[in-house]
Amino acid sequence: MSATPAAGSTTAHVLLGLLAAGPRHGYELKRAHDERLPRAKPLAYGQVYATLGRLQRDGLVTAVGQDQAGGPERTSYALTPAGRAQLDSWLERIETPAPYVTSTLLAKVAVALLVADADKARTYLVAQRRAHVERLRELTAVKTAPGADLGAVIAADFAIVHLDADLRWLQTTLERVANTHGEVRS
Amino acid sequence: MSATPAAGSTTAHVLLGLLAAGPRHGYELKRAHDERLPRAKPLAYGQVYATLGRLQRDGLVTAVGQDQAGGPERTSYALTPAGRAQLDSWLERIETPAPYVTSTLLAKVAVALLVADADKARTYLVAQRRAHVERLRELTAVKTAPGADLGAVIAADFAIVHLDADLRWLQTTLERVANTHGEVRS
DNA sequence: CGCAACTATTCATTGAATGAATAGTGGCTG
DNA sequence: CAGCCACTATTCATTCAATGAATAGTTGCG
Repeated sequence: MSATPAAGSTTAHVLLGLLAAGPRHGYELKRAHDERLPRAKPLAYGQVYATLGRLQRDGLVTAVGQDQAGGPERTSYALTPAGRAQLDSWLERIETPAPYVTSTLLAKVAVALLVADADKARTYLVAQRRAHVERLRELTAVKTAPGADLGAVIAADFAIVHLDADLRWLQTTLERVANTHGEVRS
Repeated sequence: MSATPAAGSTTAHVLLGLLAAGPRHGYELKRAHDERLPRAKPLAYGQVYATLGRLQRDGLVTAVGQDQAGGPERTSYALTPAGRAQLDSWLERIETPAPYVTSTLLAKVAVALLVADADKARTYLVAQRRAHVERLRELTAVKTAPGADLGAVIAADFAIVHLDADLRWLQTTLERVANTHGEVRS
C-alpha cells in the first residue's frame, strides 16, 4: 500500500522542505533548519547526515556535485521529483490528531496517582503549575519582543497555547484530585 | 553529576511505577500499562523486555523468581531500593516545560510557509481545523461516557485541552497568514 | 486427536539521537 | 613564519526507541 518507501519522520520532511529552495549540503541544512524553524530543537549533525542518507537511499534526494572549492569537500543534495512529490503529499496530508497522548506530564501524574497518595499528587501539581506560569511569562515576553518574523511569532504562539493548555489541565486535575479524598486506587 | 545511571525515558519510569505495587513479569507489565494508563500508546512487548533489561542492568530492578508453574517460564522483577528512590525522585521532580517545541503540526505549517504560498497554507489550516473539531467532538463524548475512572477522565481532559489549544492556534495562525498577503518568505 | 487461543519471551531490524572524533582551511598573533 | 584558534564539513561509535515477527509452552474444547 505505501508507495512511500520510508522517510516517515517529521525531520526527514523538514529537510525535504529546506531542499525545495535548491540544493544544499548537510552543514547548510543544519544551519537552515535551526534558524528557519524557531523553537524547534537544534538538529544534530549526525542526524542530518543519517537522514540524508536514508532519503538518498529512498530516491527522494540525489547527490549533486562534490564541491571542493575552499574548505573541506562537501556533497550537495537536491530534491528528486519523487522527493518533491513526497514533500507535497506530506504538506497536503492532514495530521489526524493522534489517538494517543504522549506526555511526560500526564504520565507522571497518572503514575503518581497509582503509587502515591492524592496528597503527594496535589503537592506536585501545585509546584508544576508554578513552573508553568513562570515559563509562560517568559514566552509571552519573547513574543512581544521586536524583530520577530512570522515564523517566530507562530512558533511562540504554539508554545504559549499549549503551555496554557497544560495550566488549565493542571487546574482542573487539581480540583478533581481534591474531590476524591484518598481513595484513588482502583 | 547524575547519580542516576540511566533509566531516562518516561517508559522506564512508568514501569518502575507499575512495579511499585509489587513484583511483576513482563507480560503483566504490558497489560497493566495498557489499562492503567489510558490514552497512552500501547506498549510493545519488545519494548517492555528491553526496558526491563536496562533497568536491571542499572540496578533499579532485580529478577525475582523464575516461576514455571502453569504456563511458560517467566521472570518476575521487583523494585530495588535504588529503583524506588529513582521513582520517587522522578515523581517529585518538576517537568520544566520544554524549551523546545516538537510538533508535526507546527513543523508542517512552518515548512508550508517556506516552500508554498500563503494560499496553500491557508487551505491546509482550514482543513486541519475541520479534522481537529471532529476529533474534539469524539473525545468530549468519550469523557461524558459512563464508567470512566479518575485516570481515564484526567487523560481525556489532557487530550481535550491540547486539542483545543491546537484549534485556537490554528485560528490565530490563519488570521496571521491572512494578514500577510503573499510576501512570507524572508 | 488436533487446533485455536492465550501466556510469555526473544530476536532481528530500523530509525532516532547524542557526542566525540576527524580533517581541511583561513586568519590572526606573537 | 610558526603556531594556534575558529570555522566549515563530515563521519563514527554507541545507545535507546520502536515495530513486527518468531518461538514455545499450556489450556481448553469440539
